[in-house]
Amino acid sequence: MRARKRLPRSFFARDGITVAKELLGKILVHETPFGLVRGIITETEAYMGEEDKGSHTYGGKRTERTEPMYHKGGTSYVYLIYGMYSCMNIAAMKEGIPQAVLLRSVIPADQESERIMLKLRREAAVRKGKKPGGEELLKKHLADGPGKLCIAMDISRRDNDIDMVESKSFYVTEGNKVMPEQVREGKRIGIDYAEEAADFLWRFYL
DNA sequence: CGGCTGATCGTG
DNA sequence: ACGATCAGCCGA
Repeated sequence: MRARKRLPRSFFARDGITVAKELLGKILVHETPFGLVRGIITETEAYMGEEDKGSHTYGGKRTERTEPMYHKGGTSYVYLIYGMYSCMNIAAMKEGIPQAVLLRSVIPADQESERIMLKLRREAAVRKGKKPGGEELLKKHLADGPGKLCIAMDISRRDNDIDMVESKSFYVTEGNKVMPEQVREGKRIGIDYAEEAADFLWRFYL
């Protein structure tokens, strides 16, 4: 497997929509107890700062939780949702401008990553006392949602507020080239309360 | 495939 | 109280 170049600060120091689109096809890398997992990013959403009614920072809500969104582009923002799942975001723009990209789904970049993701997903299911579940079904939905992505790549609040441009264990690299016409767009998910912003086409997927 | 439901806890 | 959700279960 050839070494891929890591994404530099300049990649993340752009507006959230651009970063959300450009992250498609890139590879999210994280060190886990079972080794390095690598996931090809296939779905993202842009959250566009204090004016965005769908964003945690709407209205300038700068709190301890949302603080990483205000940090420089390339900073991770991991939060707990519904009391049991983590959601992984990467801040865009520069210090003080709270735009971010929610990573909604990845597919394993190689066989070893698939093995690790399967192991982590199964482990989590056992912890929750879920039934074993079919191997095929689990593979099909390995990391196709923000919560599942975090379980499959062992991402939790420990990984919050990390500079992914500098970190040795949590970063994003180049991937295979993605043509603009491969990028689909749609409404963001799960923000019905966001009024007109709920209809903005700020969700991107392959 | 689509709709419904219970689970579970840090944040403000 | 309330989520940027998930998995299981049901019916079509």
